[in-house]
Amino acid sequence: MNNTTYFPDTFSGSDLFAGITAKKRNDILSHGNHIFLKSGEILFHENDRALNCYFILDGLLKLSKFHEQGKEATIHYINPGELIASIAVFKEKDYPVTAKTINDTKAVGWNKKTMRKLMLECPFLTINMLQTAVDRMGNLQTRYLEFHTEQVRQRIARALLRIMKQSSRKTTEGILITFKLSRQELADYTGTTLYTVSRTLSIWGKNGWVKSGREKITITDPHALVLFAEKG
Amino acid sequence: MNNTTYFPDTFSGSDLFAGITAKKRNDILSHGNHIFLKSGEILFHENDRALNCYFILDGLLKLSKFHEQGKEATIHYINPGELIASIAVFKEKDYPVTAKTINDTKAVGWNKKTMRKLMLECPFLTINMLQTAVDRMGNLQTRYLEFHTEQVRQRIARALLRIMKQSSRKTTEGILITFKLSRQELADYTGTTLYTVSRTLSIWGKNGWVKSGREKITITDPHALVLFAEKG
DNA sequence: CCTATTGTTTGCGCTGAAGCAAAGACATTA
DNA sequence: TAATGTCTTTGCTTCAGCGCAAACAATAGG
Repeated sequence: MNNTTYFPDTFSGSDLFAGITAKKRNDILSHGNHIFLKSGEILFHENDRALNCYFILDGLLKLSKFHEQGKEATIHYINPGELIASIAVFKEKDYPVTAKTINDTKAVGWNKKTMRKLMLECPFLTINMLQTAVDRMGNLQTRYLEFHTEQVRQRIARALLRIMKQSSRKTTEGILITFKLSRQELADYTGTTLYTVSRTLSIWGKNGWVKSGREKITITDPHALVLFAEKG
Repeated sequence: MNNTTYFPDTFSGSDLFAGITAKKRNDILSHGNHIFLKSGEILFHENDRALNCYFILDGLLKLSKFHEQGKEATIHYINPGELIASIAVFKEKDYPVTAKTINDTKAVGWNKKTMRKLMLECPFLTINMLQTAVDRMGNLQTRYLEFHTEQVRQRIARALLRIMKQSSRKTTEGILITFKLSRQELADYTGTTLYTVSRTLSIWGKNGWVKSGREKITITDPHALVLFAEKG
């Protein structure tokens, strides 16, 4: 396994194994349990006792929080190469979010005791975990500000661009988002409703900015979208 | 200095010096620079290169982000006993927020090199920094969800209760928030406008839930507020 | 004590976005 | 290929909250 296997383009931009030798890295990985999940399965539930943290080897998952009335807010999409649920290394904590796979996913999980032992043996591991947390916090802070300030359509534009950066592929038509993304999912990510997302994509379709079908979005004019995201 | 000096009731509930001997703690503190700021001063600006992280000994400060149009979103209020800007230990990063004092404040600052050295010497320091980051992330995630889901008044109720937990004092009238908190500040914290905050407090005043004056809020019926925060 | 400054209240009108409903498009399975 | 279920679109209605404006209140400074 080379490094690119672990680490494609991600939000956090941080590398769990930075500054750690290949030998030590393999040692760390060998102390965990390998897990395979089908698309749509739950890795852990919000409010369950946090027993394990996980490193994503392959696939894609979504971290989200639910409100009583059932409304969902997507906190992050997680790519291969990222660690999640580092909260599990602390005492008596619950997962603050639910982790659900969007694609078939391979991961490595460590329990609290093992992970703490590894962290004490390997200071860089802890430092890298801190970096991931700090980076992800920065991302959420930015989106939090946008939520305070910007209109729905602007936030949808930003969301599309972020998701594009994370998981997309060039096609003849434009830039295709490489996972199933429904209007509802996009609404949960941007804090709006599926109706508003639908109307927005409809208009942007007419503008030639995007081309969207059932659970599928292609960005045909990224530049226009960037402009709109920044100026409203 | 005993521990209570560092650590009154805070959001994060985490202790930077947990598991660290008093001797080592003093050693860590002695490697930093002591700083004194008057109320209203800026400790660091958003987007400036992050050179130092800080531990707050005394006072109160506000972390916030600004939008181009000048709109401000308050990310966190920070109490004594908390570490901020741990991002400074990483390479080539900028502060993601602005830190402004709300009261006269004493802090200890460490530069990148010093802090990294201390972190490598003392694994628990890094672990505790991670805990702070994780806890603060949880707080922001919760508020992010609330923002997606709840109405303005409900969010204002939650904000008041959170701030009450953090910085308040019992008086004959009720629970007084112990720092200057204007309608505008509360609006920045909850993502609304000073008009809406004013109207809301006005109604709650008539209900007998709060009693508010210029930059001063007393919660006279916390129970009613909790009920409202949870049910809307 | 007066004045300037800064913060607060409240009436009024406007609008962005929610939410329902109903029809249409697409995908999956038998 | 028909049937079923899921996702999407769009018209219509409603309203929470914004933002202006103007009056009012409290504080600080001379």
